[in-house]
Amino acid sequence: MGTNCIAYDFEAVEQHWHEKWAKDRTFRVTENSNKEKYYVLDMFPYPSSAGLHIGHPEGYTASDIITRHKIACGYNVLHPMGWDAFGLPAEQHAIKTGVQPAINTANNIDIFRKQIQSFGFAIDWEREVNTTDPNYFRWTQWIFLQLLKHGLAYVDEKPIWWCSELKSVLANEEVINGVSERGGYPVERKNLRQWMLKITKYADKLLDGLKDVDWPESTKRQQVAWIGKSTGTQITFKVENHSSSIMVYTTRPDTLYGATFLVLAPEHNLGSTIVSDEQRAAVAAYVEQTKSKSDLERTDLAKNKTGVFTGAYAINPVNGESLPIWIADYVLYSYGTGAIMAVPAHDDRDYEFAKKYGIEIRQVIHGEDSSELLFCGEGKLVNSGEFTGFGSQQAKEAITDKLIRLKSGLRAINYKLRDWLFSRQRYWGEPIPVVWMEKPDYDFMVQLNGFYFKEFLPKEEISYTSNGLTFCAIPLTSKELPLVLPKVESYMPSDNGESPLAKANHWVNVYINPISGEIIPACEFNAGTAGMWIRGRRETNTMPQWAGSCWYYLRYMSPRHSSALVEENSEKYWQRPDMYIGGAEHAVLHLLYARFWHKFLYDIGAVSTSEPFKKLFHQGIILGEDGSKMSKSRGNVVNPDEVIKQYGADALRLYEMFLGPLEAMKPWSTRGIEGVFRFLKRIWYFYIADDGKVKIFGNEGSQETSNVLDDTIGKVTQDIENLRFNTAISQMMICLNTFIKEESISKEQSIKFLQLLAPFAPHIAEELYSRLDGSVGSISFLPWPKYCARDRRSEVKIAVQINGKVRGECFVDKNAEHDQVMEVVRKNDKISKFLLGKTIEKVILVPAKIINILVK
RNA sequence: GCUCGAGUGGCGGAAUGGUAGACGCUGAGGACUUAAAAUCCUUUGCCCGUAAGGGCGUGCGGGUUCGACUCCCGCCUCGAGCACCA
Repeated sequence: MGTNCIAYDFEAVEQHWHEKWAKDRTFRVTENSNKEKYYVLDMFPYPSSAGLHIGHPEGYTASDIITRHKIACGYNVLHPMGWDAFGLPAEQHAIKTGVQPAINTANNIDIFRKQIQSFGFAIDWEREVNTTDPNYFRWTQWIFLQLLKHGLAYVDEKPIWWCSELKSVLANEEVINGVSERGGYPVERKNLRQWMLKITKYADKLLDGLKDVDWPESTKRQQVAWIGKSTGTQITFKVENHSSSIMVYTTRPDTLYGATFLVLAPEHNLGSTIVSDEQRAAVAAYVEQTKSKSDLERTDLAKNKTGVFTGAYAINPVNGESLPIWIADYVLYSYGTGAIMAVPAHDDRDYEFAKKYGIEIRQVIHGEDSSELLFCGEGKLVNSGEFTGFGSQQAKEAITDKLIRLKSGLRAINYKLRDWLFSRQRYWGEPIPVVWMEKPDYDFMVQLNGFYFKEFLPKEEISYTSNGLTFCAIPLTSKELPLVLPKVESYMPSDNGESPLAKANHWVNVYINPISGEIIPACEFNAGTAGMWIRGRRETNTMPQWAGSCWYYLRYMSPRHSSALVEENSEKYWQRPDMYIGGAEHAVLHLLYARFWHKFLYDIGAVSTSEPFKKLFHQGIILGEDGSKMSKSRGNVVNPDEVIKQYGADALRLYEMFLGPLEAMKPWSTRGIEGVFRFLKRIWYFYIADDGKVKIFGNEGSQETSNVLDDTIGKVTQDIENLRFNTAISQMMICLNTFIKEESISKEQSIKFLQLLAPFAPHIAEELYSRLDGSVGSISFLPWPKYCARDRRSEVKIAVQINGKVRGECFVDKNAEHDQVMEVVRKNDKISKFLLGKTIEKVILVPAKIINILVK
């Protein structure tokens, strides 16, 4: 039963149903069902100290509508929620207050859970996951070790992005326009030893998989662009009077005869080797100068190119010409071979450079209309020896074939995608479960009979060298997982790229027993300890926040399972989310990383699907009432708690969906929510009489109500399936307005209307249904109303146009032909006056819609 | 610069080749009330007109069509993404 309230007391109603749903475990789901499954996933939130933002419930409400609709359609629906709880803010809070991140995080989660629960979502809360829970992250660590075992994790010391403000390294994906994605702080290149994941090995799979998913085109495009696959030719140029040669990569081998110089990136190691004595000083100065430039400066100054001549020349393999070799920072060291052949007539960057430094510009391609000096398109070859007259496409192949015959070239594929920088100098993240050993110890151990740490041992050792000593990585085994974080005194990272964990001596320095697998802190070790013990040092970097979110959707399938990341039968049943709703800001970060991990898990047989997210939808952003982004400093932030207090969760849910298309950016309006609140009140007083008793509805409604209800069933069903909730709500408003005007609906109709409303505003729907029906069941489980597309009206209204202008409307039989309609039109004085004295030339009739009469 | 997406009343938006502005908000007028709130009714794209009525109208300019917010061509503006990737 529902409440006894007389007026629309949303607070009482909503609280009542929250308690009842929780008590009855209404939305609990199990795998033991013979129903078809449907899995709806929200991007789980980071539980920040600021509490829930008004934008969160937009996506969550959308997924809840889908969930409740699918339940009513007879599916067994999984709709879980959890917490992406590792991350910087908790750590910064800890640095400021000294409160452990774990405690702060737990508090924030409690607040978030309570706030999310106040919306009455049909979530199975018994499946909640938390990425910082050791029973969760033991599997994050397990996946990492699998990657390591399969040669997809390695350490490397290369220039990487360092943010001195965040005191951490960042992945390529986390650097946007030369500043950090989080906070917008400047970043610089720094050489640091880091863990990398070979996502590049999955580049082609990540590209191909996009063909099989139902995702927004823009998101797919972003991923394609980020992977940046290009096919071309690698060409070797011999350096004149020198033993070295230079390799360049080009997608335009057809322009080879137009190459008038080569350019090396300043970091290219050949620059200092081939330089002539006269140019040595100038080159050294230039290289030094570019080093001091930040990457932002290097790209910002794109318009004004700089460079220096090396004094050396290379030989064009196809025609033997001498080409001057330059060094310029418009060539990127990290892409291709770090060197290019410059064809100024057919590349705008080379063109700018050549013009500035007075280098020859030679045309070898003619376009349709190529009077211009610079032409970057494809066309017909000129001045290209035996290839003159070829088309670009044909020439690309032929010239590459010739280079291959000359042993000066090969076909090559390049990607913009770089390997994923996976370590962070942070405390609040998953510890990387690896112990470092000196190489002699490592070599000795791994060949021992009964060596314990074999489970994830990679085929090729992972090592690095520091101060003349080489260290190798020993992966922990499943038994040592989870490797939990030690308590530390300071969470402050250091300026030199060392994690706060490095200072936890008791945790970092260990002795391991290679046979028994025992690991003891070095401080507890003494010479008398029996057995074979080898000194090691734990890895002190932690994983990035993306790690935990790469596989959480799998954990929901069997959240308490203890012997695998996901229980086999649960995974076979739920497979993967059918619908994934979340913000577009994760288009390349989370969504690319998660796809990579999922494909890897598929390859090792841990999951049975090759793509994690079948269908993806991005909800838009809710702006402040002033039309700008909500922010504390602008003072335009809307607090969901306050809105719920004033209007209730049903009103807030309904309003966020009514605002506009789900994917659109749209401003909040306080007036607007009054409108949907009024709608809810009108519903209440349509069902509940002044004395608080539910009204008695008869057995039959009028023709009009039955028509409008049927229209509404059709429209709402279709709109939910297409995620067009705003127009679904409009139609329900039209339906209610008709009900109120007609005053006669049947009990059956009164229940069907509530069923349509229930996914959007579940509390009021459940309350009114329980009063109407008196049964104990939830409205959520009634079968979804069926739409009867019957032709109910024999007479229809059609518009009458004369020469394309609407001149009136008339009622005709829905099957009326030209003559019948014309007869009606002639009888209508208002319309027929336009026909007086005119000759009818042509009549176009669109049955049941419009008639257009052309006259002269 | 390149690649997408979008431009409709005072506002959020609806209509994807067939009566533009559904639905909601706002504004105006009215009913109820001692009064206010709440609620209900009428009205609300712009211009001319007391009215009947007429004209204009979906960023701008062309085109296709009996008919265009919708399709095609060329511009303008805004938003998003990428940005020396050879």
